[in-house]
Amino acid sequence: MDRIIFHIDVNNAFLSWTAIDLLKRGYKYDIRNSYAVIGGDEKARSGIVLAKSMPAKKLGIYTSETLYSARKKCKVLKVYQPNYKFYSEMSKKLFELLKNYSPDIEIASIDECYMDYGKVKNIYGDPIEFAYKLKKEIKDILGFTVNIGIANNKLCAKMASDFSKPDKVHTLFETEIKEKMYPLKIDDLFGIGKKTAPKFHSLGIHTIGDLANSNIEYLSKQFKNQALVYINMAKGIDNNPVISEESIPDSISNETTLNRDINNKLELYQYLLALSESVGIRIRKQKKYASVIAVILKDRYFKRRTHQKKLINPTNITSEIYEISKEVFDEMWECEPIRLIGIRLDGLMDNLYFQTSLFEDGNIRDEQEQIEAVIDDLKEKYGYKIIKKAGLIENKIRHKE
DNA sequence: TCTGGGGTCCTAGGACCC
DNA sequence: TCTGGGGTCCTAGGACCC
Repeated sequence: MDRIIFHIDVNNAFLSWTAIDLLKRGYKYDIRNSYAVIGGDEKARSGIVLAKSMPAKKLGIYTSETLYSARKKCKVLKVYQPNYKFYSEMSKKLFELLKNYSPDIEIASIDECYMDYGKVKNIYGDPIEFAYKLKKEIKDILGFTVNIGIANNKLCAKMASDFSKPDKVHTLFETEIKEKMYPLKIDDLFGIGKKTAPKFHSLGIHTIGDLANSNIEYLSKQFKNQALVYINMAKGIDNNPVISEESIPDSISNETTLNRDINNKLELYQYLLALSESVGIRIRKQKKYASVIAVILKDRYFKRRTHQKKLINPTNITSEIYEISKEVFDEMWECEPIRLIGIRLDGLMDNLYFQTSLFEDGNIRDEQEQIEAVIDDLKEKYGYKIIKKAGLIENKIRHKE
C-alpha cells in the first residue's frame, strides 16, 4: 500500500512568530511585510541573521549571514531579538492542532513535522483537499502560514514543502519525481550541503536527475558507501517511517560564545561551572545519566576542537560534571585564547548501576542527587536567580527552558 | 560591532582482544 | 622470527540540518 506523508513547515518561523508576538503587544504594523530580520546580539559576538522577512530575502539577505553584511544590503533593515520562549509556545500550539487530526506526528524541529496521512485518509478523504483545509485552519487560528508537502515518503514530502513559498501546498508523488525533482539543482537535495554539492559539480553532476542516473561504481570511488545512499536520495527513495514517540535526546549540550576571547584559565573554569549547571539541570529533567562528557572549544580562527572522557560511573550531578569537564579541559587546552566554550553530555542512559569503588561512599552520591533535585525544583518554582552556586558567574549562560 | 547554538549521523584511525 | 584479520570500543572531526 502506498504511504501518504505530509511535511508541514512554518514559513519564516522565527520572523512570523515574532511578528505575531509584536502585534499582540500592540505593534502597529506587521514586520513580515517590512525589511526585517531576527538576529543575534552583535555585542555578544553572535550577530547573525536567524530568519528574514520575504522583502528582506528579495534583497539577497540570507540566514546565517552576519548582520553587518545584511545591513550593507539594506540600509533600513530592522533587527529583532529572538524570543525562544514564545517560539516554543507557538510550536507547541501548532503540533497540538495537528494532533487533533492524527497522532502520527513526527516532530522534526521547532517549526516542522511529518504526519502519516495514510492512516487517517479514510476519515478525512483526499489529501490535497485536506492539506488546503489544514493550512487555512492554521492561518486562521494561529496566525501564521505553513507550507505542506505531500508525497509517498518523508524525503519527498520534505522536498515538496520546499518547492515554492509561502502558504503553499505541493505534491511530489512517485509518479512526479522525474518531472518535478530531477530538474532541480543538486544543491537543493535534502542532505547535500555546501561541502558535498561542489564535489558533485566537479564530477559533472549538476542536477538531482544527473545524480539519480549516475553510475554507482563511478561514485563509489569518491563517496564509498555513501554513494548508494546519495543515488537513492536522488531517486526519491526513502523507507524511513514516521516516528511519533517523543524522542529522548542522544546528547545534551550547551555552548556559549564569549564576549571576548579569553585565555585566563580561572575565568574559563567559571564558564565551565555555569555550563555544567545548565546541562546538569537539563539532563536531570530527562532523568538520564551521561556516560561521556565532552568539552568543546573554538579558537579565534573559528577552529573547533572537542575532547571527551568516558566515565565508569555515568553521572548527572552538576559538581561531578564540572570536575570532569575541568579535567577534560586541562588535557586539551593549549593556552590559546578561546572564543567559544561548551560542554556536551553524551552516551545518555537510564542507568542506575554504579560501580561503587572501595573509596567512594554510595550514600554520599545519593544524597548529592537528592540535594540537586531539591535545588532544581526551587529554581523551577522561583526562577533561576534565587539559588546560585558560589562562583557561578552572572547571566553568562542562557538556561534552556 | 564580522561569522550562533543545539542537535544527528558518519567516518577514520588507534587500541585491544581473540 | 614471517605475518593475519576480524570485531569491538573509543575518540576526534566533519558534514549536515534548522
